[in-house]
Amino acid sequence: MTPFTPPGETREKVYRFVRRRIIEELPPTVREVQEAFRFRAVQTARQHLERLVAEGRLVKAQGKSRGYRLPQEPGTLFVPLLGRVQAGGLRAAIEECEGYIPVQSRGSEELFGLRVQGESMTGAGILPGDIVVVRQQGEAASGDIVVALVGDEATIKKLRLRRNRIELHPENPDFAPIIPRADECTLLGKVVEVRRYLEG
Amino acid sequence: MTPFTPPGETREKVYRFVRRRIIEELPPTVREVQEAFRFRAVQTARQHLERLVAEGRLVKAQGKSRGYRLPQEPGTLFVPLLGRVQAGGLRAAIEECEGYIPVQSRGSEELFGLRVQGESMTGAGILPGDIVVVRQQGEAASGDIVVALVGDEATIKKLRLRRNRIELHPENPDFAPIIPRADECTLLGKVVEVRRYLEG
DNA sequence: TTGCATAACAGACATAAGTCTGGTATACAT
DNA sequence: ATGTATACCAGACTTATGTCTGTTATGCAA
Repeated sequence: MTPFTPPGETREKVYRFVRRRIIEELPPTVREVQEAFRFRAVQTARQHLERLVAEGRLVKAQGKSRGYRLPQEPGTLFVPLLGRVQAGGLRAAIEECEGYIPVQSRGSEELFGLRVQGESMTGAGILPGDIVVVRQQGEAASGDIVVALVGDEATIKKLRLRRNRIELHPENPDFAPIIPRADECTLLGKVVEVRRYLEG
Repeated sequence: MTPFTPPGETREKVYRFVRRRIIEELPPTVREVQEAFRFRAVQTARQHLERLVAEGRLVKAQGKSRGYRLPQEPGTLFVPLLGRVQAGGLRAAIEECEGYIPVQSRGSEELFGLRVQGESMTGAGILPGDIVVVRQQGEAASGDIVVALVGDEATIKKLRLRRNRIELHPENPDFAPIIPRADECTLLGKVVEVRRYLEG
């Protein structure tokens, strides 16, 4: 009555099933695992799951529904994607973000995505429509590509530190550098990643 | 006893809470929403959630636990990041990939990441060291940016379809187009995303 | 053989979580 | 006032889901 299955074989399949489900949509319930493998007893599914937890391949939230998760999230963070940032500041823009994008990060950073407007940075391979991932920070080094709030709109430029002022340089000969007064310019952060979606 | 709240204000907060939970870990249960907002009745949370569903801002799986989802699944996938692809083909390269990167995708696609070498596509904003995300496909349209195996190394170029042959065009005046014979060129896929990491 | 492991099943119980009926309070329009 | 809308509460019912106890079968090693 009990068909013999090589030790660990089914468990491996269960692991893959659960892993896929967790990553792609939602952790399965015990009974969903049961059904997926046509076990006639819930306990069989539970046994495999608990074993996987014991082996450290899964972790679970005791008693909670769909409580099985992958051990340490592979350092993926979802950061808000902003359409534009205006004088109101970041806080408001993040509240009304367009959506979220996955980014690899250590998790302790404050990141956001920003859609690029204008051609002033094409020389650095940053085109209109691209998305830049920005780490929020109030200071940056000379040569960094930064996002700064100048006047009432955020802009992306290369930072140059001079004696007692800062300069924001485009990477496109058709545009002129911006040399703002200290009180009309706020550094929002540094660009740590550039993305371009060529479809959709 | 009933503190008055402006219409829609709480619902907006509930929406943000749920969205965040769905994206970052797990859809909340009705009671988790209740607790998060200190509602004294489950029904209050349910009311807001059902309203959000009616408005089309959420969708739900009737009766299932943690059944609330976002309308269009953001679906994150981890795809292998390849250092280079040589004549051996993709299969081998994927086996020996450098790591995995998170990509937003509907999940049914075969994707891989590839590190860019050379400056032949700088005009399209693709610089050396960038990572291109490639969807495996054996055909592509004229104008698409593609990855092709020409000779014994993969290359990234813009595809041009001519009468009875194909051409691979660089986006840099310093490089010349490649016009391969059909038997020495294999189309590996189409570039759907470009990424550049400016740190680490 | 015996003992012990894994794999699977049967049937229940306990709790988590979705759903429902009916109620109060505030605001706003007619 | 009357009606209607929203926001919220109380308490219950139902279903989904996690958990438990006990059982059978197979393979392996002492």
